[in-house]
Amino acid sequence: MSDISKGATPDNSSQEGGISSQYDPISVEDKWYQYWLDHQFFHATPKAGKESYTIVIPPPNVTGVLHMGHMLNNTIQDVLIRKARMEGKEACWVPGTDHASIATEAKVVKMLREKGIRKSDLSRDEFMKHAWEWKEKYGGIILEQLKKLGASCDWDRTGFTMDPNYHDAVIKQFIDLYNKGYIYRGLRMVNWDTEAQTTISNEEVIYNDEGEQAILYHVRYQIKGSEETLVIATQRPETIMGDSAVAVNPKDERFSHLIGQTALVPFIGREIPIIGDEYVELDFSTGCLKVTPAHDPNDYEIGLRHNLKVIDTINLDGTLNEKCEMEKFVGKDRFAVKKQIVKDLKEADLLVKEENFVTKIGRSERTNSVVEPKLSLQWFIRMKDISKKAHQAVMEDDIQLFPSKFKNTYNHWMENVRDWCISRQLWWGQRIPAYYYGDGEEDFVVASDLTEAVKLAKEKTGNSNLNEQDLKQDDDVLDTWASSNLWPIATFDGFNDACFDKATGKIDKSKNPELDFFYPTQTLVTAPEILFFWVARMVIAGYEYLDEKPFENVYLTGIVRDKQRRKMSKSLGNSPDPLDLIRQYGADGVRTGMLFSSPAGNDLLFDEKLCEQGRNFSNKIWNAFRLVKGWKTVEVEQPAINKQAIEWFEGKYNQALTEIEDHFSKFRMSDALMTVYKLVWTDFCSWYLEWVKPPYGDPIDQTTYEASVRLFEGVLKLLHPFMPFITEELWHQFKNREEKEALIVSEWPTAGSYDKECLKQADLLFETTSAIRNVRSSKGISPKEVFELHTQAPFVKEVEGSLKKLANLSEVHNSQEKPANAFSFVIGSDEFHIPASEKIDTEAEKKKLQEELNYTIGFMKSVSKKLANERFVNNAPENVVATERKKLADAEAKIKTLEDSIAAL
RNA sequence: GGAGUGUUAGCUCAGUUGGUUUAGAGCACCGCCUUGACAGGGCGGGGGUCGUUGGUUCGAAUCCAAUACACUCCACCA
Repeated sequence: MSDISKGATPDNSSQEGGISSQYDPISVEDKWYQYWLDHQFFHATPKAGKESYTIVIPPPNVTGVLHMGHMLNNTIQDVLIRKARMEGKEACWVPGTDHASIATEAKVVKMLREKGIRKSDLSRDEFMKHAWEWKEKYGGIILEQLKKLGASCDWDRTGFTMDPNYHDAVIKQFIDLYNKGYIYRGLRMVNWDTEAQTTISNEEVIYNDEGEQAILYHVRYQIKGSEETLVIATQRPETIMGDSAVAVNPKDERFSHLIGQTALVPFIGREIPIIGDEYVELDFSTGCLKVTPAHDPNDYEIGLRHNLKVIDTINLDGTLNEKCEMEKFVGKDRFAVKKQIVKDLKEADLLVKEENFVTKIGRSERTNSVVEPKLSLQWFIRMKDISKKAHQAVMEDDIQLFPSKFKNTYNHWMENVRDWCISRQLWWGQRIPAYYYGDGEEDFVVASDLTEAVKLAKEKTGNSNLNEQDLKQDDDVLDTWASSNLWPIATFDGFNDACFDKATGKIDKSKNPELDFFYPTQTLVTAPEILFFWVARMVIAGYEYLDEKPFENVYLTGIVRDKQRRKMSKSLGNSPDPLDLIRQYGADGVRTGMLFSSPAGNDLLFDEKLCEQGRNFSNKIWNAFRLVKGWKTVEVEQPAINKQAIEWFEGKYNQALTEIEDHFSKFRMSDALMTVYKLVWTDFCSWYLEWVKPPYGDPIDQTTYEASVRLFEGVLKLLHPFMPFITEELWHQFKNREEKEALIVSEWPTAGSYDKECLKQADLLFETTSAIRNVRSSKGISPKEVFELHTQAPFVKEVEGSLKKLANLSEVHNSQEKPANAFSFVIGSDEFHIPASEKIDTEAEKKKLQEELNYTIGFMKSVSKKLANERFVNNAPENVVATERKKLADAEAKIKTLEDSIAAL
């Protein structure tokens, strides 16, 4: 065998005196990643007649850094894409990043603040300049990190949701949906983040699970023209000045007489009606509810029903305004006012009671400030109609979710889908293409640019004197998800002028070769948390613009948690640094570590030990390679036992591959990996290699050597999607190969048939081997001590040579006589005896056999009980009864054998 | 409050339309082995009345019901 150190391109490292007994990933990984890049193996292009397999990456935040969730998610995608590539498909994995408007803007604002610059001192353009600089500097770090993991993305396609053509697509979508009537502008109660000064979606409001301690203030209101008072309960006394009514349940006999009367708002004495509304619960607290339409979503609804005034007393920054009619509060923060007004109420003897109360306060995911419900003019998408096909597609399994339990969740959301507020009061993002020419509610046009807007405004108003100065573009940008929803389409430039028809609002795929070839994509791998945020909205866009689903399968990964089931997070500091892990265990080790414990849809309880297991696996493979590579060959006839071993492993391989394919088809990645793991470790290393391994220093016959390399290569193929680096390395260490023969683009094997009898026979061989090893182990006999074996088991004749080698036997006697002073065991109904060199402990042997006998008798009894049951024999299917009869016969035979063995002792 | 999912070995999970031994795997654990590929290893071993209680059935980890616990999603009471 040639010097392994000059094996393949690129140069392979070696140590003096041979190959290191430990696999060193560091020296291998960068080299192969660069090799793959250099040879364009990740790059995909439309190819006539070839099947495509496309995955679009869930674009991470552009300024994000790699965390464990990304590691899991992207490992899975890479496994899928590498397998598809080997299967001969045009495998295209589109990478990219999301501009993530709120998160990124927050980071930029923070960075500016550290430099002493306030956002409010900057113009929009100036701010954007800073933001872009920031993006250029820090953006995409995460993509570089993914390369360390081995991600085989088509980097030529790297996208960004604010790329010019992507931006263009988003704007086209907005205009189109507006023209189709799906987008409207309306006054709505939104979640207002007073700190970030923006609306946030319901999904971005976080409620603490345990709730938060709050106080429920019982406040007395005077009734006009009466001595009577009523007591309302509120958490938010600072909103009293915005009250428009007091509501009671009309069925509430305590208060129904008050309906129609007038109450007076404390301090300011404003008159408000007392109304009856079913919304008020009879048995909650005082039964009287103050209605403040401007500051509570439910109150707003009540207000609509009763035509109440909306008195908005709180400014955008959370301070009170002059509408509260109390000068001393104007300009003061809502929380300061709350404190003061409680004090005032107490002094005025209007505070009846303070009750401790656990409530769930909504806080902003980004700023953690208490969300203020606020009425405001916002842009919305009407969801009901536009989402119909998307709903149907999943319910009818046209798009399959893995695991399927998420179908329920999806259904529930779709059935209760609510209009989606898409405007955000931020600068970083796609600015809403609406242009205002007046203060009226309808005084605007929606247009792709200012010139177009002027044109439309002229048409709409009939005023031909309007010019660019008369128009002012909306200050808000779009919710990030309103752009990332186009990800599978826009990354293939699906909205370019050639294929997107503005008049019909449809995309003609046939006019865009890229989209035509790669869309719909095959599999989306993402977190269940964003099933609605993102997945559902991509499906909606897919049907809206292409009348076609965006992907066939959605694989939902679990959340990565620590051993204590806590979610991994920066703030808890319980998340390891992924790159650190890769340095320590190798990318292959980390990848397999992640997948070992990641059954579909279940959370992954991450433990560094898993990476260790992955690393150990790499090492195992490495050492198997060292063994095979170290063999010297000789031209002699192939021994029969080697032939047997090869035939067996070929069968085992096909069996495993069949299983692996089944697992993949169900997205059971963990199970697929485990099957490969066992095939490699147990079957290939522990059995096959030991089976054919020549004695130390002896050469191996050429035929077996070649077969072993071939089998090893077959194993490397199955391993490659999971462990791309070590497999590519070994692939080239075995042979010099041209670039087109690289493992990454080698042909994925097809499962052939296998002889079940052959596998069964080998199982008996292994069982016997284990039993013999057990004799040595339990008797404290060295594994090196050679045994003789006496047995009449029929299968032994077929595998005698193999058994002798695996179990270290000198002789196998097929004689009827039982040797005296021997260790005995029974497999099936066959006896095995090993003559002992020293006097054996007969009692101990008897005891051992007796235990097995007891077990078998117990088993036999349960079977015969079943068979004695007439109803079982009559009702159970024939084959089941036959199986039971066979079990009984086998057990009886075994019992007899055991009894004989015991008697012989 | 509504909906959903789960509960099998110390841990993480398989167990495919009820019937291949009296329930499996990986890891962890225990014992022995400085074995000529690998101590990041080898060989061997122990470990579960399948959450609980009823029911259906000749037969239940598997189907049904109730119950307990855990988790997830949605909505949310001043």
